[in-house]
Amino acid sequence: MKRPTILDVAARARVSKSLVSLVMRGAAHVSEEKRQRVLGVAAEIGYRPNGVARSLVRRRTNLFGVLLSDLHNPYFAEVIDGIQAAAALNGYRAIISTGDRVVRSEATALETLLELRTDGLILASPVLEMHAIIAASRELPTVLVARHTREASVDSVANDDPTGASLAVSHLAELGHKRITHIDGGNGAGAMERRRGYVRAMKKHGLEAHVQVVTGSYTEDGGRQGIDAIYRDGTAPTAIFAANDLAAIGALDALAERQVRVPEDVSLVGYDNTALAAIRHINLTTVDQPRPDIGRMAVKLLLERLTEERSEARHVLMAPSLVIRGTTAPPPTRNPRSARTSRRRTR
Amino acid sequence: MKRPTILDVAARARVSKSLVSLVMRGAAHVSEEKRQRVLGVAAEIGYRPNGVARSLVRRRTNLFGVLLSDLHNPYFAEVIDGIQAAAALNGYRAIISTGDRVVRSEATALETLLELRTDGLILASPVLEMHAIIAASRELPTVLVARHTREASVDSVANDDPTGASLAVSHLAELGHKRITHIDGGNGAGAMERRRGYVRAMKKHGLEAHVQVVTGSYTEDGGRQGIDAIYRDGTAPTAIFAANDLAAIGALDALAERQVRVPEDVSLVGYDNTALAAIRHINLTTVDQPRPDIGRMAVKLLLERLTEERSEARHVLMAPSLVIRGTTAPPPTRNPRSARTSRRRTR
DNA sequence: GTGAAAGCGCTAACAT
DNA sequence: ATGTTAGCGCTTTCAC
Repeated sequence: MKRPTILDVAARARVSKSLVSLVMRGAAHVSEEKRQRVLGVAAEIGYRPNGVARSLVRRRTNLFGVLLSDLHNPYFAEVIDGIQAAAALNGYRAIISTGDRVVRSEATALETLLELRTDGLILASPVLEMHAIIAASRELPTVLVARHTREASVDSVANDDPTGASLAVSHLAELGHKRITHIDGGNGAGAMERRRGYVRAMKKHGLEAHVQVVTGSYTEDGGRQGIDAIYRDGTAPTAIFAANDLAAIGALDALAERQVRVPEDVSLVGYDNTALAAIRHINLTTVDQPRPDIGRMAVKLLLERLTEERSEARHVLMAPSLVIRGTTAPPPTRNPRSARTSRRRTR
Repeated sequence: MKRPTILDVAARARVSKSLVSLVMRGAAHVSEEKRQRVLGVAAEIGYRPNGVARSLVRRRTNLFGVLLSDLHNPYFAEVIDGIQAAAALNGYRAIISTGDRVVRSEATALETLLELRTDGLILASPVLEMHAIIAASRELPTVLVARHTREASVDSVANDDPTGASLAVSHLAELGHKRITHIDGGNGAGAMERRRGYVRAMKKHGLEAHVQVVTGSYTEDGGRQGIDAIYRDGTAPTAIFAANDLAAIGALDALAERQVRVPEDVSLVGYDNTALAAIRHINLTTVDQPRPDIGRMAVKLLLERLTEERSEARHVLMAPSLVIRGTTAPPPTRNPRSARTSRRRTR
């Protein structure tokens, strides 16, 4: 099962290996005769150029390494759509690695990507420590996705989380809610910004007395834990702003378990507008991020560093927008359990 | 930004590059003094071994290439959990590539993996043509996941689709359903087996007169199209078996739009038991596959070829099982629209 | 225990 | 238009 090399092709086609190399890369000035001969032999013996050898001598792999925090979150699948499209358009391929939201495994995954000598690095919502990210950025162009930074060596693309959070809070406040609680994203990427945006927006609406943040995470479990914390503590809010859609779905689940109706008893807003939120049986009001655009922009930033030799950092913020669906409504009136109206879903 | 090489370390530590190589790989017989010196210098100048060069000389990358048909399907995220865990345990890393269920892009992705010289290939539900898969398997150990084959050069791991399909049909038949329609997975991996299993099970239950297969795909859209086809054609069934969970969710959506209630008016069964099915607001009855186990088995098969030099193909079938949730119930009685009982979800 | 030398399979000048 | 040569950065004998 030993693979043929360029030398095998050269010998058999009675040409030099340089010529084989030229032909395989589609060079212009090759006689039609030899081109055919080389191509014929290559096909015949099943020759395939060794990308490892090529990368070694060219000192570039034409690969972008993408480090994902969580393959289970559909948010990333949608960002990757944009990354792959933009990369392919420019002769690059993306290879994906994940760390399952664990610092240790992300570090290992990053290490692999670095040793593989990918030409650029896209870190999507990593939980990695900042110093590890900065270290990587000194070795190759690096862009941070959906996590904020002001570092001068690291580019970043994210949506404007504080604004997104305030979109959510304002929507709820305008519906008449006052006790709006935030289930946060813990130490997840952008969680701090969403938390701050929430607090700021609450103040703006004169609701500082009602600020309540409970600890969650960017997972379904995080949402469930948030609900547990909220209902353990006594006074329940009339609205909840969850850190992301996954957490919102976990919250939806935990609320259903407690027989709390959404949106009759409590309104719920998510973040990301993943495909999940749009499912009619979820029908979640949420904050939209332009996910494929974020992926495309990440690639663009990499290419700027690679080909235009830009050296100052760019920190791009994309505008979020609110998508109103069925999980938000005005707060319940005095006796909430009697308001058995308006189901949010068609059946 | 030029990276230091092994020679830079050697010069600075005043040793040969061979010694640096030994130290970096944690060799045993090296004096403590030089080991410290080498390690010190390496850390100091930020040396990181070049994996490309290493792979070239070792003629192995310690990488498994994973080709996914669709990153948006959570099924794969769960298979990958198993793949990554098993690979890491054996000193391999997985790199993921996708083709978005398009033959052309899958072929390109496969090409990349092959040129990268990954040590093994895991093809998860590819839509690739079989001859391309066989060609790949002649170059390196290849295992097909969730797609059946009898090829002697290609290993495979899948769940037993015909059995899974019959589990679904039997459950519905036992509830009293007769008009059970199948929304199939089109040309998707395993779709044919599920279709056959459905037909066979219908016959076994004496329901051959009610066999109806409409064309769908393994996506939400596929499910919606299936529903459109079913209700366009007149007599609606009392139960639907969708090709997978994603299609089932699309079907759920399309049914809701038509004001058809599930399970009161029609029962619905999915396939895969992805995380989606378990969400309380979906609460889908479905056929479970042991997803992480399938991933682990795929790696095991690769390792057998790699280290134990097995050469006969192994085709492993994992047992599916039925998970009964809230989308199945007995068929409606004579006047279905009056049966306003039993809601399947707590609110 | 350590170093010298020979490649791994390719590309990229540079010749011709 | 085609061949020759010199590496790319490492690992791996094989000496010492």
